[in-house]
Amino acid sequence: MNTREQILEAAWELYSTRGFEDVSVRDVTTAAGVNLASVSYHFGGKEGLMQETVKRCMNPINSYRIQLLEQEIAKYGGEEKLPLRSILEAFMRPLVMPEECGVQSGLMLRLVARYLIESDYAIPSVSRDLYTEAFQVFVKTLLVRLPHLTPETLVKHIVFASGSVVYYHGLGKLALQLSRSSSGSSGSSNASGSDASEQNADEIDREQMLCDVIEFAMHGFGGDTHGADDA
Amino acid sequence: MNTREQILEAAWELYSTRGFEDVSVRDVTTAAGVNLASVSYHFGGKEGLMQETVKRCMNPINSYRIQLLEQEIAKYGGEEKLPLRSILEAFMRPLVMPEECGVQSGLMLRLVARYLIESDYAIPSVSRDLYTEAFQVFVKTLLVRLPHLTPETLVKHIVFASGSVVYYHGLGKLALQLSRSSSGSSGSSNASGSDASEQNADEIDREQMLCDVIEFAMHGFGGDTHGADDA
DNA sequence: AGTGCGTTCATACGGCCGTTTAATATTGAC
DNA sequence: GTCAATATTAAACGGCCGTATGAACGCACT
Repeated sequence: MNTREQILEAAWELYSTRGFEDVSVRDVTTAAGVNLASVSYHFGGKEGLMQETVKRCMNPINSYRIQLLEQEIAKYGGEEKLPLRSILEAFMRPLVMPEECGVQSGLMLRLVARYLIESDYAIPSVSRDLYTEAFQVFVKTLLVRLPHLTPETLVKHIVFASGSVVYYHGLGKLALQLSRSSSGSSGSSNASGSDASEQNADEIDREQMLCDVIEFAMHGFGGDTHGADDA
Repeated sequence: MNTREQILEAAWELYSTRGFEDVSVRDVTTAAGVNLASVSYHFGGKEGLMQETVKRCMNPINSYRIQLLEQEIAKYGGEEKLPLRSILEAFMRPLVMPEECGVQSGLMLRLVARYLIESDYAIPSVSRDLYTEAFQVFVKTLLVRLPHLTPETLVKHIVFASGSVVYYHGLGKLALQLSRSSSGSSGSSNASGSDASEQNADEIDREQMLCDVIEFAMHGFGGDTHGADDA
């Protein structure tokens, strides 16, 4: 029964760093120290392993989202008093800080992004199930807070916000380099490409990133930035 | 000399619909009606073909961006009077409406997104070159309009905005379904999947999407939504 | 001890992959 | 027309892929 876990862990590690298509079943089983055929036995094949890997990552994320949301609701004594910032943070934080709900590594975002981009043409409706529940909860809560917006608009905005954080995570380093060359002061070196020393390739300040994207999205939703934003 | 063009066209078509990894060199050459070895001859290999394909798509996009920006600058008689909305639209519109600058199909966004996501670990600094110029021009212009923000913040916001539109384009249909099931009452509970009946490409109203994302991003940048927004 | 079942294993299979090769066709300058 | 450079072709190469197979193993239960 341990084999299954070892496979999932190794798969998670490899998929999130190298993507789905570039990682063979052999890569996974070798890294996991198990036999090649184990993947077929436990997951039916590569496709099954991929889906299970994403599921095992997104389920805690979505649960954590709802948990954070309920915490905030309790803290403010009801949905009506809930600040927009709290809602957005409850939605975003699990994406950026997955380790807070037991999901390893900030590389998750890239994996999810890859999966979603590749899934639309190839992979069945798993992705929908992954999102339906959490989306509906947040749309419902946002509707209480922003009754003047339609559900369609709210979903759009949630997607926009998700895209912001996913994209920024994927392009974070590139963005930093660009901004550095835009401002003119090329300070820190750290230039050459071979930084694959460890999985700890998180040069980005993720807490800062979370803050930035919440700020950005909050304006997009039409909320006030500073202080309590409930009327 | 025609072979090269045929290859690039077929590659573009296939890559944008099915992704890089799932399209073999044989697929491309067969679709193009040319010999298998032509890809190695003209592009050095699959990697070279991929890069060239993306380049040939992003160059017009970036040129169109700058062209639109200059148009708006001329229209308003200088960078100082330029509305924030004009800047954002100049940046976003080529992404959403690539056919306006001769780049086929709305599938471009997915291709670019795939490339960027996959490139960060595997493909050299081509992606940086793809972005440096346009980013710098826009950051410079935005700095005139929003002098209170740092270049770092501006780059972040541009990345956020790009992510919004890319993500929304990728998840557009899914988002619509989610919003529909959020506003309605129907419980999903579709046990068996296999809903890959139709994968009609552009069901989304792209003009509307462009408008939405500009609106969303404009708030994020801190601009006013309605009317002339210059002080 | 023997049986049955879930699991792990080494190994093999057919297939598609990207690339290479060497021969042929086409071009264009002289 | 000649000839070298460029371009295209058919065919083959070695390699890795995902999956299937059937034997071996562990272990509770009788």
